[in-house]
Amino acid sequence: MATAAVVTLRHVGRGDLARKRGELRDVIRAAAIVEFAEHGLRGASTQGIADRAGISKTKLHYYIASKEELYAEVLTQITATWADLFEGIALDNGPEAFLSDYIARKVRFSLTHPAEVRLFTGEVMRGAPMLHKVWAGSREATLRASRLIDGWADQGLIRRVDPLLLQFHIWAMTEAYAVMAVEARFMSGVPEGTALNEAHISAEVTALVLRGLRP
Amino acid sequence: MATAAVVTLRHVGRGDLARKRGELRDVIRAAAIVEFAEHGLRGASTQGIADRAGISKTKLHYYIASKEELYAEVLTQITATWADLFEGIALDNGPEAFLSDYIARKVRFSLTHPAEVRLFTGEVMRGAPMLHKVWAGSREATLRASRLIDGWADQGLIRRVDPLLLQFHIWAMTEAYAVMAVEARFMSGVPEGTALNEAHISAEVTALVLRGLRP
Amino acid sequence: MATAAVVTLRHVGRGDLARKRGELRDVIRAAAIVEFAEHGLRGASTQGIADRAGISKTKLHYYIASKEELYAEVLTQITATWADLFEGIALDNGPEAFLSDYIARKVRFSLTHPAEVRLFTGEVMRGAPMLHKVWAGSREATLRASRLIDGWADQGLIRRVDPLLLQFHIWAMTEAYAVMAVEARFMSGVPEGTALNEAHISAEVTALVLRGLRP
Amino acid sequence: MATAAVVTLRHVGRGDLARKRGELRDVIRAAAIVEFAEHGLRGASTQGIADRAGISKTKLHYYIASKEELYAEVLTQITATWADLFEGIALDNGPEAFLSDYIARKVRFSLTHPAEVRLFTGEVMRGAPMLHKVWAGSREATLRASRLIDGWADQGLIRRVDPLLLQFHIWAMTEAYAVMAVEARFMSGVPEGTALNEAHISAEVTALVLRGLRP
DNA sequence: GATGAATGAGGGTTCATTCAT
DNA sequence: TATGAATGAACCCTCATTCAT
Repeated sequence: MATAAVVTLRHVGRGDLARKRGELRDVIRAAAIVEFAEHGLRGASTQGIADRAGISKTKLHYYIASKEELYAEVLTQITATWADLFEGIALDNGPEAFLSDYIARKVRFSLTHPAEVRLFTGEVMRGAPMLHKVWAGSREATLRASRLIDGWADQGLIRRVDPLLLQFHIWAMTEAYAVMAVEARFMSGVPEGTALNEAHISAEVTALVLRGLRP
Repeated sequence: MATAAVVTLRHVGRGDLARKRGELRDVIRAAAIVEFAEHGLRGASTQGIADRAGISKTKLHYYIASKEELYAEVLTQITATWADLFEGIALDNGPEAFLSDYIARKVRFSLTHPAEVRLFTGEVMRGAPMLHKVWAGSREATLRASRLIDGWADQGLIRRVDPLLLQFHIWAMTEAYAVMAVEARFMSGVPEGTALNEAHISAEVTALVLRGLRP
Repeated sequence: MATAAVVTLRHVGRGDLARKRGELRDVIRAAAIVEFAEHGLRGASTQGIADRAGISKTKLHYYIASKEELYAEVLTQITATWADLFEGIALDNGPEAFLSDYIARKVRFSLTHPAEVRLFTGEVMRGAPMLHKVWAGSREATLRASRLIDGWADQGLIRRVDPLLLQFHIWAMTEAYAVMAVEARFMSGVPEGTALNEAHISAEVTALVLRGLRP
Repeated sequence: MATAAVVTLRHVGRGDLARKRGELRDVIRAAAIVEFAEHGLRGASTQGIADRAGISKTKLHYYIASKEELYAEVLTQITATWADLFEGIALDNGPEAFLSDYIARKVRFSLTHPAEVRLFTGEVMRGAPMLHKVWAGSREATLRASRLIDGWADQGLIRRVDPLLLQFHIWAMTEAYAVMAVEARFMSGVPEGTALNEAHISAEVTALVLRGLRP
């Protein structure tokens, strides 16, 4: 159904073997993300991953320990990328600056890395059996953000809201453009090859949130 | 077929055969929804469905034609239930009445039928291979809603927004309480057996949306 | 592939139950012959037989003891019909009269009862595991015919031949018009609905045999 | 592919891998021919084929794509072998030379490759669902042979006959020694291990045909 | 390091038959 | 007599993984 995009190495050059090996693992990871995103852990097949990576199934199994281990690895990687996403974001210029930036980054990530977002969403839908290990740190960050939001309310910069639910809502809206991309495209008539309008989406979400938070 | 929400076997009693057969199909459908929601079409196993339904795999296959057909059936059923959800909602009392009601219904459905919502979300994530047949009608309704929203803006009842994106955002936020229920529970410390606070969630989402739409 | 011709009772009338039951068995036998002829004992399905008989699989199994037993029954029946075929044939008017008649009867039977002939041929191809019980009598008749043929040679009416092989050859040629009917039709351009030309076939086979036997 | 008659594994020895693989496919093909000949496409089981080949069912499925594909392959192979059978036969030494040779070759093939002949016959009995693709060329050859026979009649070398039916009759008689081998053995008292008398059979068929064609 | 061959477990599904009414 | 429901065995085939070179 979906065209199996073969992920190829840009070019290998005269690099040393170790690096070559590392790059092949990158290719495999990229292929795995797409396959896992589309079919989940159980529905994904190592054959499918191998095909997308452009290698044989035997070769794939030479590079990975097992399907589960590969899944865990890409999941961890996605979680790390997720955290990196907010590197350097300004926390102390008030809610407007922060939320505009935060939402824009999330929307951009959803539009540029839909498979990662879908894979993550799928894992959570399944009950997040592998994520509980990773979530400890994530929870920290979430609570920190909650305190930030409460602080804004204390200062009268925004109205008082449930800070946790606010975060859920922002996540939901922005991630929807990865999770529900097909539906969004279908309903809005944007064909499959064409990108969704990132600026427009960011603006609409930001407006809804910022105005929705006015005291 | 359209109205029947998914039910678990209430009681078999001294029922007549026809009803018994119908009820077993209901049990199977309920089991299938959970299995499909957790693993997708490809990852779901008929053995898993049979186990959840408490019957043998052979018996399951006596009641269904194939895994695909069962999947299509529950998907169609969910779509129909979805549409029925908004039966009798008041369209002409202005945005506040409508949106409050609409959001409340969506939140309630997500909290009471999380598996259905997850199954639907999974299907869309996978590219909606089976949904395109059903979406024609759904698109109609979406466009109708868009005109309603635009009308409110014309009357100055709300500010001008992209009506399609507004709908996506409401869907995203409300469905998140099914899709991301585990994450929500984990982050907010609500244990797995306990229900999420429906009234609170409805109020928060409604407030964000209504205030976010103020002219 | 082949159109499953449903074998229906001519009409049941106000007959007593026993007769009705007997007639249903006839219908089943007829259906079984077609199914067994097309797929052999192992490849035939009771569902296929039931479909061809126009009854449910359960009902079929109510009337038969097992697939094997039904197979044995129709096989026995065919063998009996086979023997009846030569009732009243004149043995003492010389080879020409006898062989003309014999060949004509065999050709006619092949053209009017191809399924029976195919079923029999299939059984023999398989090694005739069920036929050995029936063949004792058949062998008697074959040996009797051999003596008849040898007698003609003794009288100088025909040249001396291996009488057993002569019988094989006649069987092979005449039965081919049932066994290989599709090939015959294809090669000669006769479409599937149209009957093969019985008189022509009989004449050609008879001529070959009678002339081939001239002293 | 065309010339290779079915072989049983002669000896594996210290052979290279490619040849080993090729030989295993040969073993599988030989096993498949026997199983298909005995039970037809539907009645044949991959377990049965695997057993006859002396390998596990899983291993069998590693070497074949599907039961259907294997059936098609052996059928094609048989058809090709069939055609090769008449390589180098002399067409221009008159009917006697040609037919003697032709019949002898057919009889020999039936006696040495009975399973192949039975498989082919079974396919035709079942309506030849897979053969129609291959028969186009076969028909050509048949028509060519018909013209040859007509030519002999034109020259007065044989009497005028239906050339197509003559071919059917020769096929029928010669192939009968594969199709009906069990019956032939039973009736003539030749036990199962012993070979039928090829020279005698060839002579009897040839005599019947040549004399039967005398002007 | 790399790869064709192999495999035990399990996948979905059909089968002839029996059960229960 | 008749029939829906049920079932254990078997069906063809794929799976993730390991073996052997």
